[in-house]
Amino acid sequence: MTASRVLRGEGGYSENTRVKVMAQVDALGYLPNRLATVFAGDQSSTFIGVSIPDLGNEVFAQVLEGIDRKLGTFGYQSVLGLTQHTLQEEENWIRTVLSWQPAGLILTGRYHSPRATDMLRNSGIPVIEIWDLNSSPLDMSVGINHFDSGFDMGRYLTSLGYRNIGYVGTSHDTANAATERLNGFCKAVDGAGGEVIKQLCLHDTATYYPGFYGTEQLLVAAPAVECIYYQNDAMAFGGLQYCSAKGLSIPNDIGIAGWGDLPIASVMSKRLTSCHVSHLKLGQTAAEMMMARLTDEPAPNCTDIGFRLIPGSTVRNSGI
Amino acid sequence: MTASRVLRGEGGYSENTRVKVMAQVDALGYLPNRLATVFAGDQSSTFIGVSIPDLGNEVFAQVLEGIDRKLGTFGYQSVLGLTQHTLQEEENWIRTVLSWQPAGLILTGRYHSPRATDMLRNSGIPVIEIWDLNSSPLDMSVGINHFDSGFDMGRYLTSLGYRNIGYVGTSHDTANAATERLNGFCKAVDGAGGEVIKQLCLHDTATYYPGFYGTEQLLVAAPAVECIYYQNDAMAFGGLQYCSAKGLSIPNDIGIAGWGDLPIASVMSKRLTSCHVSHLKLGQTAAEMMMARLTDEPAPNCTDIGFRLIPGSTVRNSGI
DNA sequence: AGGGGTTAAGTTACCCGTAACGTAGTTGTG
DNA sequence: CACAACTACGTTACGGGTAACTTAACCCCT
Repeated sequence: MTASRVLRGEGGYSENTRVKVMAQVDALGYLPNRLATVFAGDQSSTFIGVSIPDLGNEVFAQVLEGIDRKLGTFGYQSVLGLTQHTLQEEENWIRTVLSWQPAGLILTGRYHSPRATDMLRNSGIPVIEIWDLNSSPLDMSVGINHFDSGFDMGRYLTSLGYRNIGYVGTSHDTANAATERLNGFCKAVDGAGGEVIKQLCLHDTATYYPGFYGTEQLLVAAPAVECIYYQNDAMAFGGLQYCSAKGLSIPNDIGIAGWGDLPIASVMSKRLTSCHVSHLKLGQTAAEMMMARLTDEPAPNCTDIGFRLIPGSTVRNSGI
Repeated sequence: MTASRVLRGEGGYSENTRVKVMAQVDALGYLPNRLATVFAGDQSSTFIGVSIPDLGNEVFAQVLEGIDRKLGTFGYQSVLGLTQHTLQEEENWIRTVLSWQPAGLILTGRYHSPRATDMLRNSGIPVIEIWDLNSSPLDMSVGINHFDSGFDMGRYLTSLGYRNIGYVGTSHDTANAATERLNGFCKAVDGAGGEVIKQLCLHDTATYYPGFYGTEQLLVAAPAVECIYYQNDAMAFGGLQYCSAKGLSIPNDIGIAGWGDLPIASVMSKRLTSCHVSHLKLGQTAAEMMMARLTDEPAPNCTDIGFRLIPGSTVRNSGI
């Protein structure tokens, strides 16, 4: 007991005792067992469960980096769960991770299975849903409005005169933010009298090569598209490479627009038309909101990270 | 106690009792507290601590994906630690994560602080050092021989007649695998009578933009380099874009070689000269070795994932 | 000298799941 | 029918840290 007091530095012991205890700690290589503390219910753990769809998609890797780095500065650890875009995986992971008594959970996406939702509500711990901004979250939410982001791009591209527009993305069982962007995009294009031809790569990761072959498939199916909107910049770059390889000039023969303003865009010769989102900041903000909640500081329960359309030069630069 | 037996399905109860217990479980939304089980010492936890330098570098994101996905299939969870390439961060993280009684640790790199090494040795749990192949690991090791991988590229480039060669990479406080590759590379180039001019971007992440500006700095300092070896493909792509922007033809005016065979290489118009390593498999193998050890199955304590030089077409294709 | 206050250190109980053991009640066998 | 063998379920104790409480020793003041 006295040793416990010394290690926690809470006072009530003499200097002489402190020295003796510390000497034993060093001699034995003693490391405290935090499980015991948490188990006894005296304090909550420093685990934060973090679910992420996949790390092959650079945007999620950045979000996770933002979360874990910020949690680390507060002495908290991420317990990772890669859900592979399925609600069942997420549910299984939630059940397991809750059994470890985490201090909180950060989940990607607003959609959860009914059982998952029940568990989350009953858990009694803070839950932050990131990525999709969610005006009526289970508990807290950080992200952007993906529908609006897609809508803005749709409005921008149609304002340049594009009407026959392609979309290349990936498709999973679960509705997700990319679907929301596509919905917003279609609404804007429809509203301007245009049409969106969709090419979805099933169950693939939203990265370079699916962008490449998705573009090939799209252009075979719909050779007349004037412009292609991609799920993200990595896919857009893959598509751009496909078009270049086929001798198509950008933006003269075909326009290219991505999403996310990923690092690769910083070195491309033409500024990629895209939508800037600070993925790192999104993750950091989620971690900060979690910490604020855990220390009972006032915190918003909903934070819009915002986005910014990047006109770029991979689309034509004025109407017609 | 009977409830515990039912939940574990270990037998010794009647069907009638089972039904009553399960009804209560559903009614109460009961979730077991695994902390108690582990704490009591009846079984080990299903945490595996995983330290990774950063996730901005795509190779590490892939390694982590391989680890976590494979661990997940065994019902284990990764507790993440981003060490930002510093031994002190790693040491702090090891101390914390060990206090959670993980079943094992997977660490990136073979270098650890003395205190970290002590803690690892005393922990009594399996420790796998990944990335750098380590013939005398603390416990187990999975990776490739980075020195050899750099050496092979050096030999290949000099075999093509290159002698005045640049290197662009990042630099951190800690010696790491990229340093090993560079050492191997320099040895091969020296051996062939060539010279390596190094351009290190301090404390930056090994991704596109540092490759771009590092190339600019290198070419200002040493305009005569005929060929540049990069820390990885992302940096190589950044450099390639810089060269293209400056009107340098590749490989006629300058040769480009990367490392890692990252996804972006799959869509580049010229096959990037690089070195293929299966990062995902590396992570999966580490997770499999960990699981084998935890279930007392026979497992090698050292696995070489191997690499394969990709000649590519971003370097000249024969001597002189 | 004796009572109240203070400090340092020790004791007890608790957290929850399960191993180990105990105990009814039932079934089977010679 | 007596006794062993088994089944179903109950009881106790334990793990490591700490809150809450107790005890011992000492100090100061009147």
